[in-house]
Amino acid sequence: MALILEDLDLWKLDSLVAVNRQLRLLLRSRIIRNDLKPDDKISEPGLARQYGVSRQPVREAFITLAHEGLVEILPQRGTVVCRIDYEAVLDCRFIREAFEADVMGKLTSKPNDQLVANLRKQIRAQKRIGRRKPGHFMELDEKFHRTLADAAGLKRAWDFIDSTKAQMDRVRFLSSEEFPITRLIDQHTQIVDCIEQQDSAGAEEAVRNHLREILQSLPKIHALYPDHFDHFRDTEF
Amino acid sequence: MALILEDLDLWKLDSLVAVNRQLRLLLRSRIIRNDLKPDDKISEPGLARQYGVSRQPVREAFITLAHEGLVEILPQRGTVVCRIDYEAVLDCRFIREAFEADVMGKLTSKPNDQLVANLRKQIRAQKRIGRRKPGHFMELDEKFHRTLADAAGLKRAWDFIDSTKAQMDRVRFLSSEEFPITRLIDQHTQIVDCIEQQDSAGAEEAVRNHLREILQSLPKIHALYPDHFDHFRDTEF
DNA sequence: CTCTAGCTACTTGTATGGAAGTAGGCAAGC
DNA sequence: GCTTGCCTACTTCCATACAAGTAGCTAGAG
Repeated sequence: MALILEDLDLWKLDSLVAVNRQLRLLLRSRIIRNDLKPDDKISEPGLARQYGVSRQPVREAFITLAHEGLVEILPQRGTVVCRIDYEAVLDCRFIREAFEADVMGKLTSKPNDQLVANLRKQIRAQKRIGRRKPGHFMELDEKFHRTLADAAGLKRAWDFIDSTKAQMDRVRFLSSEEFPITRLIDQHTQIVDCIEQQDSAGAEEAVRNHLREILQSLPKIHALYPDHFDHFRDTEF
Repeated sequence: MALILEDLDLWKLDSLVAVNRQLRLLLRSRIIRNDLKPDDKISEPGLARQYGVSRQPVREAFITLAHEGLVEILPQRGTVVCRIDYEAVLDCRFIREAFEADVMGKLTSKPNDQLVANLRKQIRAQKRIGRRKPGHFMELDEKFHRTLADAAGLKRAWDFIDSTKAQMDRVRFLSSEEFPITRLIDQHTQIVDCIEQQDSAGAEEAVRNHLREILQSLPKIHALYPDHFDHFRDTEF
């Protein structure tokens, strides 16, 4: 997620920072937050007028977003916001599960009291804030998992995972109201317990179960927003 | 790897395809194949003149390459070819190991004679061609692993993995002469054997061992080409 | 009414000019 | 000798103009 801007309406361009970069972050946030919806047509001159800049930076933002699979550029025809790639979401989740399972193996190989304390503190914050603002839980969850990767000395690895998560983040935003927050927090607790006890197998199973939650909500979201997805593949496990 | 162009010198621009895209692939190949070396300065007008196009497409290619971590754009200062990110290589390898280990779990859950036959055929080709042209073994190896992911129904997942492999591919190109090809092929055989026998644990261990080979060669490559790398982190496992 | 040809209004792709900023050389002043 | 200030040559960044291709509408022919 890294950078999902908030208060999109209030956002104004800062002349000190490259417009190119600002537009890239802004448009990505608008797509993930479902402000720009699938199949919406967006054009370089259109957005250029809207933000009072030239076509050039807008175009460069489009190219980057196309590379991330968020928009599709059809030469001489236009640019549209991509539908959520159902298969990509599943595959991305698969990679995450495999990765984080192995992360558990590294974290349980030696004790790390400081990490455990940090994680428990985060969980308390999740319980406190998660109830009131479900939208903010997503950020806290993100931070929790990033902390795990960092502690394993895999900071760069998480950046890679992060860059492929755009599609999954769109789903998570759509389903932010549906989050079984209480259960997710319990799973976080379970993970930390296993880490503390250096229970490798337990931690791995816990994190796998945790990351399979989205498999429960994904079909529901698909049913609620069928037009937001492209294909539907019913075989996974 | 997807698209690493060959015969870079013979490459001429095709007016039918977007110059933007052609330059992106061309420059990426030149970097991975060590034609453009780390710390080389490249500039928009320079390459524009070299290829007889305007600065615009060159610039767009730069932006994409920067996003892949192959070049670094320093505003108003210039653009340089990045050194190989040692930590990124290690982390990328870690993700690959985790991913492919889980792929083994899926592949051994049910028999797949067709897949096994396909893989054995590929291994025969590896033995045949690998000896003569070590450079080509890289492509065959790539194909082998892609086949595994495809068979597990994780085509998109491999695309993600692939997009993060640029740094690792640079290492592999530098070390293509050093490849212990015979051992790698033996490991391929071992993997296929385990898949055929639906030996989940065995397949997982085999593929993990296989993907840890680069940990052996990486320090050697670093010693041979110290200027090609940036940082050196000596703690991994 | 149906179909087709052409025109118009869009789109993205490329080229080019200028704005802003940086690095380095070089000379004047201390 | 050392520092300071300017000046030049470079870079990336943004704006604008033009080229080329596409979709859709409209008018005319059958």
